[in-house]
Amino acid sequence: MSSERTTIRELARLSGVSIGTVSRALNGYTDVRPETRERIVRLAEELDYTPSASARALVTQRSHVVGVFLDTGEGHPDLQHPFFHEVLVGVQETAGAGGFDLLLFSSEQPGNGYGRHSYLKRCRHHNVDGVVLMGVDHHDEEVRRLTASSIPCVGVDVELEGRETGYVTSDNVAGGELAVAHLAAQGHRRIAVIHGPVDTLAGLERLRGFRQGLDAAGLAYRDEHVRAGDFYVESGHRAAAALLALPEPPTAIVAASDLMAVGALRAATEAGLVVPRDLSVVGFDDIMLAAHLQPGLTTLRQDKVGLGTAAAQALMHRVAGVEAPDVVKLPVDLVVRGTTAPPPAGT
Amino acid sequence: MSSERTTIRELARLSGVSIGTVSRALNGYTDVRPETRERIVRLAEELDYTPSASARALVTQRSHVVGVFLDTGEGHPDLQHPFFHEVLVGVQETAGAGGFDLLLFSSEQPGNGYGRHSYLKRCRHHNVDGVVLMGVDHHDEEVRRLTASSIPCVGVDVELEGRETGYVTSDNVAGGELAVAHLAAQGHRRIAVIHGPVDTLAGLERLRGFRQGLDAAGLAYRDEHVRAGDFYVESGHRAAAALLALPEPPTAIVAASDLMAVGALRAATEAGLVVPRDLSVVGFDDIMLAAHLQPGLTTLRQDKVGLGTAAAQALMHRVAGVEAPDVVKLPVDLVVRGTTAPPPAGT
DNA sequence: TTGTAGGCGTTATCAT
DNA sequence: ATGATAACGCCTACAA
Repeated sequence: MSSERTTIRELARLSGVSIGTVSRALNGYTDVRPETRERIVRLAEELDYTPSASARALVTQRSHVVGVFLDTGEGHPDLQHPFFHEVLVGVQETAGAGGFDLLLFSSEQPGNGYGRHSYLKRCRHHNVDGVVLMGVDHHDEEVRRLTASSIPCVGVDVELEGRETGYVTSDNVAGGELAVAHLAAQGHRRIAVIHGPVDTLAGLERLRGFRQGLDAAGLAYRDEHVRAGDFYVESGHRAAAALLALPEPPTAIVAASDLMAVGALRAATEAGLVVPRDLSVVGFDDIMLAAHLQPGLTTLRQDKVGLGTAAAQALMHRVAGVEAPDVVKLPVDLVVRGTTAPPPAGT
Repeated sequence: MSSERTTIRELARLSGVSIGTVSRALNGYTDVRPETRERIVRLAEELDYTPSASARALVTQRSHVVGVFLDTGEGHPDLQHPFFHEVLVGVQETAGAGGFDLLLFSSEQPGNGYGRHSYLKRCRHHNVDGVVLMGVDHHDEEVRRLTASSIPCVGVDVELEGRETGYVTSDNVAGGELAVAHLAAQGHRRIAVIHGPVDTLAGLERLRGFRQGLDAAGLAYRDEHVRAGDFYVESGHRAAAALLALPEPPTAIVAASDLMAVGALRAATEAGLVVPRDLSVVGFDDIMLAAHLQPGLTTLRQDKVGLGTAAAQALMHRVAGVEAPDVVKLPVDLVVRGTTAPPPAGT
């Protein structure tokens, strides 16, 4: 019964005016007689008319769509990390409120024929008004080509720069410092570090924060107490296991992500240690998991939704041609739960 | 330096042939001289040409885009539930492999002017080739209008029906039975149930499964041992607290979601009970969290990525005009971890 | 094998 | 206040 799709042409025919008038009436132009507009609007409603985004984008050169690239590193299927999900929620909400829908680019098969990772091409293809990038490698040649273009871009936790490009991130350095300071304040002196990939903004900055924290507490930076991970559980487990097997094991571990902290927790249990009695652990992120662990994970909370919101906002500003900051840095909060306590006596 | 955007027209001009020829050459038509095609293709590459999706969609009437609606219930911001994220990963991968990108519709501000929840309108607007629906209410009038249209739809855990519509879900009934059976096998006789919303497919079916499991084990269905939740943590906590305050509290609780199980776990701790010694708990979903709890949560694993994959596949079949099953039901697996054990002696 | 031309649904610029 | 008409970028008969 419902006709398959009402076009503006039909609306024009049915209401006895020209296509141009219908367009103006519907788009709120002032130079159309009230009665005429009234009639047209009503008809449009009756017929459940919706303008075609494609047609409009074609002539307007704006799609009202924001592209999202979400790469989370080798071996970790896209979208898999909970952190990104929460950020996505923020992006989604804010962009949505601004009238933009999200186009989630799959990093797999191009399908339509562009090369494997041609960010720019894909953006151009869909004519997105702007792009949010998460987890991508900012050294990637393809990424540079995108940011070098005139398409507004905003990175989340990735240090992008370019013509119309900026990024948002948490205050990772402060977070790292805070983590160590908290432990030091409890009396820990052998604090080990499991940091993230150093070719990553978050990985690098948190590591820097850890070091500064150590410095500030007057603690030495011992190489054997510093291990690298990849933000995911297994790497944290491996690193912690190695740490705990040391002749002089740490009494506390700071990890650059909650997931790695979870791995460390397991390593501790396997080593027969009780947290926080024998070992303290601090994570980073405050993913949902953290609050529900037993004991709850002490961690540095990032405002994940806030990051998404900020990203979307910055992007929308750029899209609108409004000045936007090149970098937005959100504060992090120390959330003390159950995995931290003073070290065992005699250490 | 890089010209702002190459169009097919420019390609034609530069290669000295007509627009039509360029189009055919690029789209792999056979009736174009090899050398000509060669020349055009090379030029296109050099200039980094990308066809405009809008223009193509306009003439082709196919967008190669799949719409995704993700509503997760009142008070729970979109996208918030981990279950949906994982499903989304599956959809994303599979659709991507098939050459479709995902358009994530924000359920907030329409922005462009369609009403608050006009699914159909928004789909038409963007000309999506198909739609995946998660967490929507299948009684919703707007949903019905969408599924009644000729746009292919697939629901995930929502019982949709319509012209070109189907849905995928887990074998929730079997899962519910399994949960109870596992507990009964361990000797539990007072098994309480925290079920999800009964206006929800998963909520209803799991409840049914629980009942059948009780039946099969020869256990009575005691009203005071059955509570409703909304799949999220807090509701599970409330329900469990009430359950444990009963004069004759259960020795085991089956929850219709892991999140509710987590809430139940907290309630148990608060009641001074030790899991699984004093109380056994079984969840449903096997979200990432489950494996990392202490003790690990016994639960029914849904193949979340598989659901997404199946949804995308069914959708793509429908889009291609190929026959697709109206309902796909994936098996669930009991994953026994640490929250279940025989009941305390003397119960 | 290739060119021509019509049309997809809108917006936008002119006239009128 | 409204009506033509030209784009927008591409695909696809139909002609040549």
